[in-house]
Amino acid sequence: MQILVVEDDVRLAEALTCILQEHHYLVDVVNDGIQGLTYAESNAYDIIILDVMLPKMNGFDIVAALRRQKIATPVLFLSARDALSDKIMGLDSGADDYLTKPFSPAELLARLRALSRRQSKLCFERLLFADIILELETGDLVCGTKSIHLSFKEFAVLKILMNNSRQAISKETFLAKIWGVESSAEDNNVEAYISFLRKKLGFIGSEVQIVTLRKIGYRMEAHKDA
Amino acid sequence: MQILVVEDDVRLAEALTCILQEHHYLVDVVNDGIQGLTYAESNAYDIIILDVMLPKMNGFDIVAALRRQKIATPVLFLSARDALSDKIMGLDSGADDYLTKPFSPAELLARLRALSRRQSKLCFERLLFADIILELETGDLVCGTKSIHLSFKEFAVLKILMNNSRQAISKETFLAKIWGVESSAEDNNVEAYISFLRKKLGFIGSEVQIVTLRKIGYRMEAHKDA
DNA sequence: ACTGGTTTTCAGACAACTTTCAGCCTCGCC
DNA sequence: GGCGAGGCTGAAAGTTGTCTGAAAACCAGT
Repeated sequence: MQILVVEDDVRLAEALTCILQEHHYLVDVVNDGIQGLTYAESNAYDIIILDVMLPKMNGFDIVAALRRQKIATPVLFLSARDALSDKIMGLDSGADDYLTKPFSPAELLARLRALSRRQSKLCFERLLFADIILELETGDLVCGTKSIHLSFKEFAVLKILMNNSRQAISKETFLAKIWGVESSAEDNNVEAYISFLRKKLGFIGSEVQIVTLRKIGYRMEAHKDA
Repeated sequence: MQILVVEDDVRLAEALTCILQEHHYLVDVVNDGIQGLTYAESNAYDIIILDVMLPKMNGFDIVAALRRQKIATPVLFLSARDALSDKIMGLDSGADDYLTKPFSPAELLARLRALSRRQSKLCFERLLFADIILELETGDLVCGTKSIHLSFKEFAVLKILMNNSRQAISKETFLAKIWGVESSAEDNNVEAYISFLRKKLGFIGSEVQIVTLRKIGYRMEAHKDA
């Protein structure tokens, strides 16, 4: 679970990092708004924790910019300002939650859990799409009576596809979410895994297809007929 | 936007209904936990506002029961209890937000907007003109039941036409916006793509025509007749 | 060090897209 | 009607993006 923290108060940023890492989140921290936006635009994070008052670019504008680019990463605002109008502006700018400083770590963690739960569609043990089942525990891909094991990366790719089954996902998104922002992996890595997955989908006889949208990305579709 | 309110304090329930209706939500109110669960199980609501302390069945148990049935309707808890442990328990039982009484109607409304926004993130963007739809996400051109994929450049040309459907667009404008100012592309490139587009518009049986304005440019028009 | 599964890398084949060109058509003007 | 500039379009050639098999590199467990 990748979290981006954008917070200019270095003391607080460190404390947050510490708390989050203790709870097994992977944390990236940046200290100003422009960097925050740049990192967030990689679309590699599951949640963004955003201070409202930031150097260079404020939190509201960051969220607005992300949403304009259709990056839907859940955002939790942190703010010293308790004023009602700030809360409302924060939530209406596209954030998902708003917590005022000082806050209790326990509440922050609970709210993060609530946000991440919503992402994973509340089905902890398996994902469904058309005639296939992805077992999240074992990493097995099942269709009817047939089933086949997926490697870790295959699993990660298919999970992203199934969690966003109506949308096109770009190679850059896969790279950011699976290989990491800093990685040197190239488009062909994603292509290779798409190819592996198509072969396995064929092997278990599923009607599901991963369609290519040239220069855009990939999307899952169910093709009923043979 | 359908909201279910489960609240045993009749005075508060009425006030809530009133506020929500003023903001054009459709509201159903019930006064105890069992009824709340029954109504929620219909899966007909976009959001559920749930008091924690309820007769017959408490809020935590209602959410847990819903989630067990894979009903993912967002839940906002209302509670008189400000205690941290209650908030955490509420959020971890599967709720999406937690507000303590007394609360400000404005904040409640903002939090409802945040919850409902997240639901409808599937609103793909599209451009409309006469009987055609241009899917911005996938680059598909749709008319009635027929649809056809556009290449990147075809898409770019049509998008400019549809964004300025009343004006004439010059070839120079297309060249500058699509091929770039420095490019060596010539007028014939634009002509070629206009030709491709006309063929595809014909193929999907649209009434839309791209008309030529000699020495000026192109413009879209809808010609009702066959 | 060996093994088996996983991941990365590479190159050739392939398909889709783009450009180019030539011949034809159309319009407005003389 | 004849002419020329501007516009259209089919076909071919050129370019780019994607797919996939095979090999190499990697890695954990034995």
